[in-house]
Amino acid sequence: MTSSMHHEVDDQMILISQYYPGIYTQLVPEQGEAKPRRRRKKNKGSEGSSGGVRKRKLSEEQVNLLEQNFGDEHKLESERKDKLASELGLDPRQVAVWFQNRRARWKSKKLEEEYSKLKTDHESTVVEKCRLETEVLKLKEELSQAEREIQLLMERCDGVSSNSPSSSLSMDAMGPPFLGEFGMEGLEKAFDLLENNYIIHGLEWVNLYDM
DNA sequence: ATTTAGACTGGATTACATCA
DNA sequence: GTGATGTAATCCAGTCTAAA
Repeated sequence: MTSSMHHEVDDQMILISQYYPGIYTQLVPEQGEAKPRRRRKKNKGSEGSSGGVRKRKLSEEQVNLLEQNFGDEHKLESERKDKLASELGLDPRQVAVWFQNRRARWKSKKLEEEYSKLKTDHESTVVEKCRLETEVLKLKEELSQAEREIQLLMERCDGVSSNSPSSSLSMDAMGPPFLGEFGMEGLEKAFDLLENNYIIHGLEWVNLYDM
């Protein structure tokens, strides 16, 4: 008897109020942390709660106070439970049950909220994906157009160079066509145009060609 | 008939008590 | 002092059910 009373004092010193900060999960003691000890009490003689008359509905006042307490802290430790119970004129067991149910319902509400938020996020991501796909199509079209223009310029260059003395040189010997002696300005312009498009849209060459 | 909220059950975990 | 075991308190998920 006396020893349990001593323990109660000890327990008060190690009691923590923030046992479960968020959604309740089965207790996982964190490493390196002083292990919070759960308050323990000896069986009190006057149990008799289950045998008594079942009060069904709690009064508005009772619920208000319970809600207020729940808002402060979702966890209900022994002292608070007993204090609340006597303030409300309820059995501590009822208070414990109320908190348990309240936590469960709070959790499911939270999950529902999270779900609908994720759903909304997902939907807007899908919309954004569509938008980006459309943009890619548009850019691809612009790319083909630019390539056609390049081709045209190169053909023109070809025509001009065939009249020049160096026309006997093969294309292979000249390396890549756009490095030929003619049309650099025009080609550069065309490539600038293309490149600017990519820079503007923040995309990579490889990606576009691969798509 | 449906929803809400109080109560219960069962399994798990933890802290503490007791005993060999 | 220490490990094994028992017990009480508490948690959660799931369920039941009276009352609105």
